[in-house]
Amino acid sequence: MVRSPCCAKMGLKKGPWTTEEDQILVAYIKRYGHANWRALPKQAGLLRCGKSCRLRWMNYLRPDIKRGNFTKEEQETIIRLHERLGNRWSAIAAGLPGRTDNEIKNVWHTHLKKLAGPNMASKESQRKTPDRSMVKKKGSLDRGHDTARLVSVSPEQSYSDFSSCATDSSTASAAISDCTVGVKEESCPAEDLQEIDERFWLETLSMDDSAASMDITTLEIPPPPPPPAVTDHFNLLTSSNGDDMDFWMEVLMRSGDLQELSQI
DNA sequence: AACTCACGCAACCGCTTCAGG
DNA sequence: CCCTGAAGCGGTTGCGTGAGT
Repeated sequence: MVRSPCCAKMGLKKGPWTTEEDQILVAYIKRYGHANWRALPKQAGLLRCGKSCRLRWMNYLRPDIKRGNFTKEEQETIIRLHERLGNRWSAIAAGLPGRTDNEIKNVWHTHLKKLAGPNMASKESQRKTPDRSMVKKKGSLDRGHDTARLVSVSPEQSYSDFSSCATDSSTASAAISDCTVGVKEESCPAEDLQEIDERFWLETLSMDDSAASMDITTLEIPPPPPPPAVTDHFNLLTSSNGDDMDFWMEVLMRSGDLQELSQI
């Protein structure tokens, strides 16, 4: 790749993640959540940019990610959704709990594109990514990730419950309305499309019942904690034991807080 | 055994959107 | 209203690995 780095900051590590880095990232998010991706790597003592951390978490480390081969049902779902939504991978991922947009994108390009048939090639080029300017005008709920933003995430929730808010039902339905606008079937009124799409969703996708019945408006979500300060790291170190202590000692050393602490 | 090639996955980059100042 | 920073998305690419020769 001859592109310039996304983060101008030099010294940041790139390339494949090590097990050690994974552990640090997981442990940090488990404890503090991921309210601020930009600040996260520094606070966790990782030599990565926030973007990289987010990607690693979203695509690989999230606890609810389903691993292994795609089932026939999943593949059929992807094909159906792609036919309807085009290359809107995050919207498609919303219909496949436990699967990431990146994974779906890869599977599509390597397997499903062929299975989907020769017509898909032309369809794909027609739809490709719908004009985002059309999507934009519909308001803040248009896009899946916008819905995700509505849910402020507490540490525990971010780890176990909401870490995959892009795959919950609320996001899924938001993604549908998004798609109805984004795909924009010639001159169909948006209201009609929405109705059709919701029915389509209920009929064609086997959604998890609990997820489907979840109402995010009733959830009590405490505000995310403030980022840990140097002293917080130290407190965690002193109040931890065993492996935890090793972990926080390492975090302190990596983030340079140890030297800073010695001056306090 | 050595080499080549194709495939699949993980990660990166640029762009877009949105929220807040 | 404009500007800026942060987050998220989709396209693209690099690299590891296994199959074939």
